[in-house]
Amino acid sequence: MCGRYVSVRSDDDLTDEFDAVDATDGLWPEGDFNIAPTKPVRVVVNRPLRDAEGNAAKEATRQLRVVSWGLIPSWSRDRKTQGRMFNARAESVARTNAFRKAYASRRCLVPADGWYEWRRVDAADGVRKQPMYMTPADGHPIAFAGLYEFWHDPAATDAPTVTTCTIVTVDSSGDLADIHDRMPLVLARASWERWLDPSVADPADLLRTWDEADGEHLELRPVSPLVNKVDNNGPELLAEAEPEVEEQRLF
DNA sequence: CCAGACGTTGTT
DNA sequence: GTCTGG
DNA sequence: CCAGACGTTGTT
DNA sequence: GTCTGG
Repeated sequence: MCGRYVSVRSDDDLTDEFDAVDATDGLWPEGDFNIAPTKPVRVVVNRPLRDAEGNAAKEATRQLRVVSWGLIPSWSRDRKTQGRMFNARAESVARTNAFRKAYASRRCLVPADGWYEWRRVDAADGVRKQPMYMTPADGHPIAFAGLYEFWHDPAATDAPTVTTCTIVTVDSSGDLADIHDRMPLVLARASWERWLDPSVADPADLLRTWDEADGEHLELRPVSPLVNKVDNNGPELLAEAEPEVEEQRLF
């Protein structure tokens, strides 16, 4: 799955990489080595720009924007469910009430430098979790398939509209499957445009498991359990660490 | 018809 | 055990 | 995702 | 908003 990731590239790097205009509005001043659900994240959306009077342009434009991680459906009465909507299963995203509309018309890319998974390890004193970091070997940013949604708090009539997002997950494949059974849907560069195309209602062909052959090679490494605490943040979280727990031998 | 859920993960 | 907060 | 709380009354 | 269950 994907419940914690890294995004440390500058806004300029991402607008170059994704051919997008910068609409972050100064809301993303720092990189984040420990992004958790409900925190601000940067996404690339493809929708018409609006002028100062709120008039929408005719053509859609790719925009780098800051939204909140954890999708709140437009009909939610409160935002408490946000913490549980940070992933959407590829297998059901086209049908479920919570995601169907966003999937049909509000898909986005979620740029990342890598992500964390916790590998469960049987140890002498019970089940332990070893944090692992996954990152593309070539150093380019990757793009998770995401969905975004607008929400307005019905209990606060003068509150501004909140934009939230979720990351689509698939069954793990390759080496990733040894770490965890689910992983984010990492879109190959060649798929970015179609995923973002608002005129496409159901890009079902892109909802596939990760195939290393058509994307970047991923490096996997154990990292320190410092990452467990959301308050910890910095490049030291990415450093390779001795596994805390040796895998128990089967015999 | 109205009421209540609407999600994912992990674990068993 | 289960929910909330980050 | 993991960490940390999880309750009430009264008083300040 | 829209679907399912009763």
